[in-house]
Amino acid sequence: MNYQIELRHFIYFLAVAEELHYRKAAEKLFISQPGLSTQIKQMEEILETQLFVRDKKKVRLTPAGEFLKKEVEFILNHLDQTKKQLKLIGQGHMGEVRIGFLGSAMQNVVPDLLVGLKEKYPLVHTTLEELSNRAQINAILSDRLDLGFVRMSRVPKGLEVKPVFEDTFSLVLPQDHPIDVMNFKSIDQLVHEDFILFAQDYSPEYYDTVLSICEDSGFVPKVSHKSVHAQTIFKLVENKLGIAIVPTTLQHGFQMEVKFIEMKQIKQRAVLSMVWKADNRNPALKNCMDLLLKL
Amino acid sequence: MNYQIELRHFIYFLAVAEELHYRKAAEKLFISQPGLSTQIKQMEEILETQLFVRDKKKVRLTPAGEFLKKEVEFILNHLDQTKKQLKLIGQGHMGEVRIGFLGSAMQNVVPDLLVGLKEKYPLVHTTLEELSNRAQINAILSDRLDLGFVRMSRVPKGLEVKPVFEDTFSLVLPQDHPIDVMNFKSIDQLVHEDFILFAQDYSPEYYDTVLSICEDSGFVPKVSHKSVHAQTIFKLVENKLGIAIVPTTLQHGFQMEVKFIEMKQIKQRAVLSMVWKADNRNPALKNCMDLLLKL
DNA sequence: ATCTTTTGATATAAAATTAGTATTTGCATA
DNA sequence: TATGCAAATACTAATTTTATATCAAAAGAT
Repeated sequence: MNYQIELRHFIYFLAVAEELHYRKAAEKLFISQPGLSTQIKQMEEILETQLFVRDKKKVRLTPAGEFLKKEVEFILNHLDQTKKQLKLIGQGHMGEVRIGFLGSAMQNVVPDLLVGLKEKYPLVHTTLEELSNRAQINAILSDRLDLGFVRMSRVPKGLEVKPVFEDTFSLVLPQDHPIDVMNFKSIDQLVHEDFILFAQDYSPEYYDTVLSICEDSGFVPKVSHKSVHAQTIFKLVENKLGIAIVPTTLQHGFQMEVKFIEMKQIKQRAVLSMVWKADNRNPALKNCMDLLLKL
Repeated sequence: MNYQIELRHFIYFLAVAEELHYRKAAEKLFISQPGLSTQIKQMEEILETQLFVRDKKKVRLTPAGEFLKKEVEFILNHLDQTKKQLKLIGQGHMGEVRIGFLGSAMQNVVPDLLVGLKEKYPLVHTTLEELSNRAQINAILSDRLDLGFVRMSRVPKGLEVKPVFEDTFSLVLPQDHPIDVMNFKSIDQLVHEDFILFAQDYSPEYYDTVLSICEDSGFVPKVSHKSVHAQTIFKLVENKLGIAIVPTTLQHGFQMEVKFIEMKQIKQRAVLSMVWKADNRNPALKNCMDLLLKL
């Protein structure tokens, strides 16, 4: 009496609307003709609207039937599309990965990841946001970010962390500074220089590491400026307001009148790590991380 | 084993997705909880995609589930609409157009449209709803409205917008205010008055425009009250709590002890636009718009 | 820690619904 | 009038959904 319309009705209806012939439509659907008849009749009762006119050996659509045919085609089409997309999302081949990163990760790791993702999973969307270490951790904890690239080794409970790139440190000096690659021996040649570093609260571990580099040479650096942008730091060095110590890969990607001296001999390394939430359920993230570990 | 998805699955799924609680969802659906469990499980098997995560007493949607929820909402909504229209067509009506409007559109454009529709398409049914700009946009995006009358020029992707009426602005003053049509020169005669405006989030563009009118005369108005009803604004003016600037056509249709001074000389205009979804499938909407463009 | 309550899952039985077979009705036409 | 074809109807069989009873796991209370 009081049934509901189901997708089955639509599929049957569409077959009849296309064939305009019950027996042929039934054959196409691999069901019996009487079964089809009753289903269409039931459908008309549920919708309280006549869909077909059967007179004089001919089956035709009513105006309402014509309208419904167009709608049903649209709905079934849309549904098909949805089912396909749904499966892709479930397998992580489609969807969105929200990535945060430190500016200094933009030189190699992050671009490589993005290129690899685009190639292997062209339907996975990425959003990028440059954030401090702390801001990334907070965003991941509160599910506003799926993956972060940070310079820190200890992270809050519930998060996981894994190093993805290790970099040496380089001295950054003005172009005409007396020290160069040839005569540089040890960092204590620069005891009396002003140092320009990334701000402590932007990347605490970086800051501590640089301090420990100096400490190993027996001095405490005089830090005159701090910034959160590599661009700014290089600009200050260029204008002889001090010297800097930064991860070596930062020497690419900036056009500046400064020289880099890589300090391979010191033991400290600038470690870039990826961080994510242990219980993140985004299937696209898993693929993303698998890819990263192969790079 | 090899079943088909049916609409029933969608309805059940939506209930669980909304409640995130099987028992409550089952109650809402008037079925038993075990029945619901098995149906959802079957659905996940058919779609070969996990839709919910059930861990530690909590039911949550997977990303695929989130996606499906949005799609299902759209599909069921669309279906509902289709069923209604189908019935109207079956009864010899041509369909239904659901119209939203700002209160200030009720003075000319909307009534004209309705009269014209009744005359030319007597079988087209209309429903009317007074809503804010934002509420109209949301309703159109989610297919709860076919056509909106708003005061905004930029709309989200997927919507189309077209100006239908341009109106000058008028000052609204208490009946016994010293300024009148004869001695009014420029709005800066009213620098020291309190202004009563439509609320910013009811119609952001109106608000900005009024501010720009004042700015052109070199002052920032002191806004003492905000309202979403013209009625309220006029009442406040009548009681000398301030003055207002509104689209000129609002002077008709209200019985108030206030006077209007039309400011023809200022360049700003209150533009009323119609908005609709680019891919709206309602056949009656097309007729409706054709008519509008002739008014 | 133990007991109670709450939540979702499973097994099995029952109810409801769909689909099939046999048959009838209606209409055109030879 | 007889024949052929298409759709509808009656009835039965098969399938599928839903409910009852019950369980296991986890959270909360005492």
